[in-house]
Amino acid sequence: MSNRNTTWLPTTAYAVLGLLSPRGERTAYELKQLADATIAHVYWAPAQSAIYTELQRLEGLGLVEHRVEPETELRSRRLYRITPAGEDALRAWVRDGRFEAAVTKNTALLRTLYGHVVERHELAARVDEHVAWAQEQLERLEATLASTQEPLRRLVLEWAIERAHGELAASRRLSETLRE
Amino acid sequence: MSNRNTTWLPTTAYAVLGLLSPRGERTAYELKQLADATIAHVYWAPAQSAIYTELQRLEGLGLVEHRVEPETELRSRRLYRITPAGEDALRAWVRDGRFEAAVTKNTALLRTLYGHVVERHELAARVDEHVAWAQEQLERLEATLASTQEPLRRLVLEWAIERAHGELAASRRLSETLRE
DNA sequence: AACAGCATGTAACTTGTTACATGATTTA
DNA sequence: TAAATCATGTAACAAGTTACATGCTGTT
Repeated sequence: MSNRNTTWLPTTAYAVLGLLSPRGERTAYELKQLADATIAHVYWAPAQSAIYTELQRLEGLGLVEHRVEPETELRSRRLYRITPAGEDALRAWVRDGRFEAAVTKNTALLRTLYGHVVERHELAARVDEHVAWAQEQLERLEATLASTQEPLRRLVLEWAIERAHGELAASRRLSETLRE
Repeated sequence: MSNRNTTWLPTTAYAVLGLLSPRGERTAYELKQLADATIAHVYWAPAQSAIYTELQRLEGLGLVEHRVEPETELRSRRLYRITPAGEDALRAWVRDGRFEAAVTKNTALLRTLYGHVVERHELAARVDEHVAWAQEQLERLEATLASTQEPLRRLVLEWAIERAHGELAASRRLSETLRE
């Protein structure tokens, strides 16, 4: 809040801006799909409405722009694209943007932390639920990797897959321990 | 939003409630320290003001209560404790509370995703910054584990330590790959 | 003809943060 | 005696969600 100049934006703004950085035009709807497939694994999955809001802010700052296609009144869609100023802003953020501590929200572990209020097997069931979810995530990540060429994107996906394997193993072990 | 009955509360409310579940009295200030040492590693580190707000809500619902000590006007502090209703609510949440997908916010990886806008070594420097932070976290976790007796809490900390090791290794490898 | 997916957007609301304000107690 | 820590709390704001409203396009 101390930094009110135009160069400061919340991380979410850069997350959305970056989705537009591989040159090309995309609709807000497409950006939501893209976000779910990429940034959701390393940062957060913004709601559709959040993406609309973010695009408006970015456009107000001249970091993105859009054209309407087709020009006819009915059935028109907005195609967004990053501007040179937007590329500069993204570069500045990647290079010098402020560091943020990593955050992990895992309700299975939060429940385990407070698990003394229930029977062990009930707790284990909740952990299993997380395991099933993580397994699914892993499959989605592998499918995404298979269809990704861009080298940095692949590195990130590989990192996420490795982490997913580790978390899966640790969660399975936790579940077993709880059932002993 | 569809579920407006008294049994529904956001996860953060249960996170704070659970901090009071090992019987005993704690001030809001103490809860903040506790939160930073425990739930911060698996869920989120609420701001001090968030804890005050949460306690008020929980007290309004009869899930926690407090007494003021000492009774003198000057220098008084509020000692909170969980009520039987609070224990029931916590148990119900651990047992049946709705499942939430896990979220990880890692800006080093988000930067990597968009790293094509800078030189590889600049990106690697940002990853190193994350590595240093993760290393520090790991040390804090190990210190916390050493002073923790409660079995479930230990299981969670061990899980978090294992994950931290994995993430550290993956991040170091990423940094090296970026410098090749 | 029905349904899933594509597409845009607003309004009301909840959640959570930062900054501010205050003051006592303990330790160096 | 100065600084760090303990302790409480409010106000203004930012951020993000859910629910709602609308309608086209392509597939079955």
